[in-house]
Amino acid sequence: MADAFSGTAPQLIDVARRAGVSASTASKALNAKADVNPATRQRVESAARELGYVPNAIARGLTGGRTGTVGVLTSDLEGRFALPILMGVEDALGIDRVLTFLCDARGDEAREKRLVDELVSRRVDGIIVVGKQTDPRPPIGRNLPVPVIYAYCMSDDPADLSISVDNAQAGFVAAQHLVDSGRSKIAHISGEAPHSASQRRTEGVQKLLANRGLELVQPPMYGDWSEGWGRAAAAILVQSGKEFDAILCGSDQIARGVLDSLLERGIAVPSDVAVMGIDNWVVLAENSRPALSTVDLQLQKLGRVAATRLFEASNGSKAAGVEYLPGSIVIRDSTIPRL
Amino acid sequence: MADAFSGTAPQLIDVARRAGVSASTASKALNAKADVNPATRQRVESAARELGYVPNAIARGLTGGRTGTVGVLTSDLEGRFALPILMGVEDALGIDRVLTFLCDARGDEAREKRLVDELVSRRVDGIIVVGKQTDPRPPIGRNLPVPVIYAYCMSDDPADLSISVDNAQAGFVAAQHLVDSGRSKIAHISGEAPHSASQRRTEGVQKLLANRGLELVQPPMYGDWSEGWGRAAAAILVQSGKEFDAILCGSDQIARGVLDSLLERGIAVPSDVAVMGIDNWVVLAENSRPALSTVDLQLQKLGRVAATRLFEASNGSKAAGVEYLPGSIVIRDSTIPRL
DNA sequence: CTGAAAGCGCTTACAG
DNA sequence: CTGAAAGCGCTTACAG
Repeated sequence: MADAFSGTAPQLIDVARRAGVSASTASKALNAKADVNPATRQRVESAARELGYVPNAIARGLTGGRTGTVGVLTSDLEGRFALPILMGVEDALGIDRVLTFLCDARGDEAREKRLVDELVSRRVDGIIVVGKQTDPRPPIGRNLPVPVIYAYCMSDDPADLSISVDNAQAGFVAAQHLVDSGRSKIAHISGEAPHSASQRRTEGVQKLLANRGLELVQPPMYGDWSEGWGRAAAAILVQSGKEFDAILCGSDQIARGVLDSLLERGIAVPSDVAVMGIDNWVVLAENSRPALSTVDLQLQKLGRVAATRLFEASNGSKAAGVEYLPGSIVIRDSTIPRL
Repeated sequence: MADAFSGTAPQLIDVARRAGVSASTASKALNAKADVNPATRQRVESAARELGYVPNAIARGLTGGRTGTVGVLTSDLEGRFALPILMGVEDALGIDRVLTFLCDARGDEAREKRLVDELVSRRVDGIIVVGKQTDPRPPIGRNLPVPVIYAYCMSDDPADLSISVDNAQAGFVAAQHLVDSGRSKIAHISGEAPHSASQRRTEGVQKLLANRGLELVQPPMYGDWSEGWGRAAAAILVQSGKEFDAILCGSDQIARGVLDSLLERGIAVPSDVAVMGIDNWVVLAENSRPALSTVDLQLQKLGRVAATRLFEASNGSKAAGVEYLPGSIVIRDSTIPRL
C-alpha cells in the first residue's frame, strides 16, 4: 500500500479522474449505492485503493446524513462500571465504523451541560449517558436534536430509554447459588442503604429465600461499598454469635473485606462459611483467597445493547422505559472448592 | 435559557439576521476576530445567546482549520494506566473545548490501523497513543497528516515525541524512602523481567543503595505483576532464611500479595518489615493492611503533558525524543506507622 | 469596520 | 447507468 499522506491527501475528485468518471459517480460507487455499473464500480474502487483514498468524514457529515460519531457522557470514568460499558459500546459501534467521543462530566452539572453542547455542536448521531449508580437521574436535556440512551443509570423521564442492570435478579441468583450448594443460614452484608443497587439486590435475595422457605439469619447490614466495611461487618457478625454458613455480599469489594476478616479469625471458606460477591470485578475476585464466586453484571453486554438501541432510535424507534439485563453466576472457590 | 432545539437548530445566518449584519460579520464577531466594531460584536453575541445558537462544528471543521477533536488510541483500556492518562488529556483539552475520540485497538494491529484511518478520515487535530507498557513500540504510521504523541509507551522512531514515566527515578525514590526511614536490609520483588518497567525500576533502586553504600540482600526476584506472585515470592523469601527489614515491590499488586503473605506468617508490617509498592493504585493501596506506601506515577499529569505537547506540535513544534515524568512518594502505614 | 463571493469535500436530487 | 449542479453551514481572503 502506497503511503497515502505524503503531500496532500487524495480527494474524491482524484479518484474520479483516475477512474475516468465524475465525482458523483465515484461517490455512488464508493458508497455501495444502487444504479452503478459493476464495471464502473470496480474501476472506482481500484482507483481509490491505488490512491490510498480515505474519505473526509467531516465533509460527508456536513451533507446532512450521519456523522458516524456518538457521544458517551459519563460521570464515573474512575469507577469500574464505565469502562466495560464503554468497551461494549465500542464493540457494537465499531461494526458500522462509528467512533466514540468520550466525555467525563466528573459529576459536575455545569460541565455536563457544556459537554452536551459540544457533542451537539459536532452533530453526533446520538448520546449514551453512563451513570455511576443504578438510581434514576434527571435527563441531560429536553428536546435534544439527537437520540439519547441511558446506560446503567436510568433517566427519571419515562419518555427516555434506559438500559440497566437487573439488581433484583442478581441478588436472586446469588442466593439461589448459595442455597443450591447446600447453605441455609445466610447473612447479607451490602453497601449504601439508599442506593437502589443495595435495595433491589436485597429484595432479590429475600425473594429467593422466601421461595425456598428460608430467611436471612439477621437483618441485612448496610454500610458502604468498601473492603473496610466488609471487614468491619464480618467482625460484627462473628462477634454477634449468630450462626451462619454463608455470607452474601452486595459487592466484590465488600466480599473481599469479608474474606480477609474471616481468614484472620480462622474461619474456613468455603468449608465453614461460603462467601459470594456481586460485580465480578476480576482483578479483585481472582486474587481473593479463596477466589471469589460472584455475579457478573454483564456490563460489556449492557454497552452493546445500549449502542444497538441508540442505532434503532436514530432509525426512528420510539422505545422508552427501562430495559433490565440479567447477571450471571461466576463460580470460583469461595462457595465450592475446586476439585 | 430558551430551548435551543425545538424545531430546527438556529444557524449562523439566523443570528446574523437578528443582529442585522451579514453572516461574515457574525462569524467574525463570534470568533473574537479583530476588526469588528465592539457594538456590533455585542449585538451579535446577544442574538446568539437569545437564539441559543450552537455553532456547527462539522461545518467549521470543513473550512480547513481545526476540527477541535483529538484521537486517543489505546491498547489497554482494561488496564489501569490508560484511564488516568485519559483524564489528564481531557483536563488539558477541555480548556480549548476540544473533544476526544477514544479508540481501543485491543492489542490488534489491524484494528489499530483501521482506527488510525478512521481518525484521519475525521480530520482530528492530533493523535495520542497510550500504550500498556513503557517499552518502545513501532510508530502507528509514517507521514501521517496529523501530529502524534506517545504517552506512557514510547515510539521506537527517534523522530517521534513520547512522554513516559521515569521508572528509574520511581525505584530510586522508593528505595530512598525506605533507607531514610531506617531500613538497610532491603529485598526487591518485581514483575516481568523483560519489561523495561522492571529493569529501570531495579536500576533506580540499586543506584540509590549504592549511593548509600548498601546493596540488596539478595538478587531481585522477577515474576509477573500479580498478587499471586507477590504472595509466592514473599513465601520464598521468608523460607530462604535471609534477613531483611524491607521489601520493595515493583507494583502495588505485588505489594499487596506480599503484605497478605507476611500477615499470614505473623510478620508485622511495618515494625518487623517495611513494604513499599509502585503505582499508587488507590483502591488497592488504601485497602491493604496496613495501607500501602507507594510511588505515584503521576499518570494524570502525564496525560496533561501529552495533550499540551500535542497542541504545541500542531503549532509547529518539532520536539522529538522521550520526555520522562518523575513519580512522587505517597506515604501510608506500611513503611511508617501512623501516630 | 462590513459584506459579497468563493470555497472547504463531499452527497443528493434531478435531468439526461 | 452517468454527470452537472446545487447545497450542507461555516470561514476567509478580498473589495469596498
